Amino acid sequence: MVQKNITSEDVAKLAKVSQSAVSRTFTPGASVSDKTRAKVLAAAKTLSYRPNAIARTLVTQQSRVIAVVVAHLDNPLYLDVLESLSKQLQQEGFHVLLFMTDAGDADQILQEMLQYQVQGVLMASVTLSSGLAEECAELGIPVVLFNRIIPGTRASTVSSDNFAGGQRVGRFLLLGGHKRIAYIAGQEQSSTNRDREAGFLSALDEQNVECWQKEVGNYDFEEAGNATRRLMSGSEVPDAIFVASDAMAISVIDTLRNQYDIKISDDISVVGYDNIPQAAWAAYSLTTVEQQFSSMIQIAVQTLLRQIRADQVESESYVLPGDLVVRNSARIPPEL
Amino acid sequence: MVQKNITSEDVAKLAKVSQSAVSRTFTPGASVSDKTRAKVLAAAKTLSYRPNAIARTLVTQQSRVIAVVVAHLDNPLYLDVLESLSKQLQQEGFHVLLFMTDAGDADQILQEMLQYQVQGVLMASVTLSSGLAEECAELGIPVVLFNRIIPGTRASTVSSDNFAGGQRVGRFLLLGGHKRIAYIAGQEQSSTNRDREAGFLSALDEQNVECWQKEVGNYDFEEAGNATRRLMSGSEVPDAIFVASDAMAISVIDTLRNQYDIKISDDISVVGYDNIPQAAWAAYSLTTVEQQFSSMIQIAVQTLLRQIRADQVESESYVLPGDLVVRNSARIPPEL
DNA sequence: AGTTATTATGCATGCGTTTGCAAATTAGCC
DNA sequence: GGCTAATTTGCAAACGCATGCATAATAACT
Repeated sequence: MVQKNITSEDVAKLAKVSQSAVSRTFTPGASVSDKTRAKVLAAAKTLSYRPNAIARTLVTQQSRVIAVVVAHLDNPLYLDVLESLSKQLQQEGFHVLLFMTDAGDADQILQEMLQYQVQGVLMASVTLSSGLAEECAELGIPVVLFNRIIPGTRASTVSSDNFAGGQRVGRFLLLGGHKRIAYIAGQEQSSTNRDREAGFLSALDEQNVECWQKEVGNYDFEEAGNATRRLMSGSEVPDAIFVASDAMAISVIDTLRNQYDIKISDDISVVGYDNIPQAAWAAYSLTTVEQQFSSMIQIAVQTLLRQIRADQVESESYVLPGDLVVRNSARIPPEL
Repeated sequence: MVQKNITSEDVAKLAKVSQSAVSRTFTPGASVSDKTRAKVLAAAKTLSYRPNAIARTLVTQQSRVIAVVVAHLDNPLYLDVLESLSKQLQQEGFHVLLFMTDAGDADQILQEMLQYQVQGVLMASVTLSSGLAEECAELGIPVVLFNRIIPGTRASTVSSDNFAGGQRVGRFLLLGGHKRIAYIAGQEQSSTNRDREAGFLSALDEQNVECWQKEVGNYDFEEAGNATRRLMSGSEVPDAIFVASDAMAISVIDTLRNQYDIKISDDISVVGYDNIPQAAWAAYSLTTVEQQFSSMIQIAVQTLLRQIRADQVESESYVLPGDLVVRNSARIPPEL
């Protein structure tokens, strides 16, 4: 019932040429006369022949496939990241083998990807063991990490300057005259969170201010609400909260408004991180730090493709600044 | 500099066995003695050998790859869809080749996928020509569509009952006593929009009510705001708006509140569609229709895998009901 | 120990391409 | 037309693996 695969041989037979001729017509830049090319294309059309990319990969050693690994939990913007990524790669004739994970079990996943002879790896919010990173380098497979770092390997990194971003928020809140500045963390072990927190604390430290209270929200909507309630449970409450992601910040604002009848920015200032689309929604008007995702993606793709084409992997590192987007969820310092 | 690929032959040589023995140790269920298997595994480990899935595919004709095509524009929930999809397929030993597109140029993309010998195709919010759908069937490649239908082919479909959903919204708004009910459409040519609209209109028709005004928002945040302004530009304004997606509905609410000082549900009722996470946010509390995405995905994956395993493609069709989630963005009929 | 039934192993072929090489064709030139 | 140079073409050998078949080794019984 299912038709047998039609191969270049079949086309060759119909077109009365050699199999090589068929192969050459489908290989850009190969040497074929217009006459035979026409014959081949005609035959291919009537048989609805499609070259077998698997067989081609086997001989050329070029799968034209890039593995992409993303952990969802971190950021709702990753759909846009994926979209931009896949479109750019498609444009360059590459394809995306997608893996999603929520844990750090990236190593096992990577083993699977490598079996498919991927030519490059792009990981967003996922880390892999430095051993495997180095193994990829040995194999000539470039690895680019999005917002993560693997020190001591040839894996490349594209990230936003989370430290500077956190610092900027800290200074902004201090300038706004806040006295009890709290922090709601994302996943504590993630490098994004660590850097944002470190930058934030360093800014406070410049003015000899201490973080008033810290809670953990794990980049989760629900948990951020719980963290907020913990912040509000004492006799004193914060007058500003830096939240490690916009998604959590929105949860914080909802909680403050509905359960504590707080006026955002009048009573308590809230600053987020990421500048997701919802941050601009009128109901939130969230002051936040913008990550230049689209630039980051472009750089990531370019880096990957450059290394693939040059056939040499090396550690490149790009850190993009994150601008503070000032809206109305946090008191605006008078001097601005 | 780059090490040569290590093959089963290399492992065989080191383990002092035949290449077949190596192949068999990595083929579940093949006949190998424990002794040789141990030798092979040891050798494989020291060489850090990984079977070449490409070569395997070439001979077994089983790529264990599923192509997934999604159009982003339709729904922000597709990140969850992708996640669930990829995890389920991974669990079954399949992998996802991802393609993202925004247009209906799925046909060309499909050509590329087929070159990679994918064993199944899953499309979300994308249609492909019935000709190609039939060609896939000829090739023994099952195609499952998510929220789309290709009539007259062997492509399968998993969708939510958009007609019934729209109908439910229409009845709900009528029961609420609304007199001027407007509709903001998604992409007019999309089957989701068509069905939602048709169901909605049929409900109004039951009571001999006509849709007060219709505007098009193309599933876009910005355009939905514009559509809202058009609805509000006349001497009379609507007292209820059915919006074809939650993302647009949120834009509508923002616009009504900030530009027209409308009290949602007191002055104008708004009902959305999808039940995205933000719909539950306190600031919106959006009444909407829930699509059972997780069930839909599960069914889609099961359908695909079943057909692949049975090695026969046929047209299956699953329509899941969508429940109305009543929140506070629309007046609640007294009798409820 | 001898015989048969069972399990392991190796050999060799094929999967559908690309590509170096040599032969054959065509074009270019006097 | 004759000769050389350039272009086309076909042949055949990989690419790395799975697998049918024949043979070898082992196990199971008398």
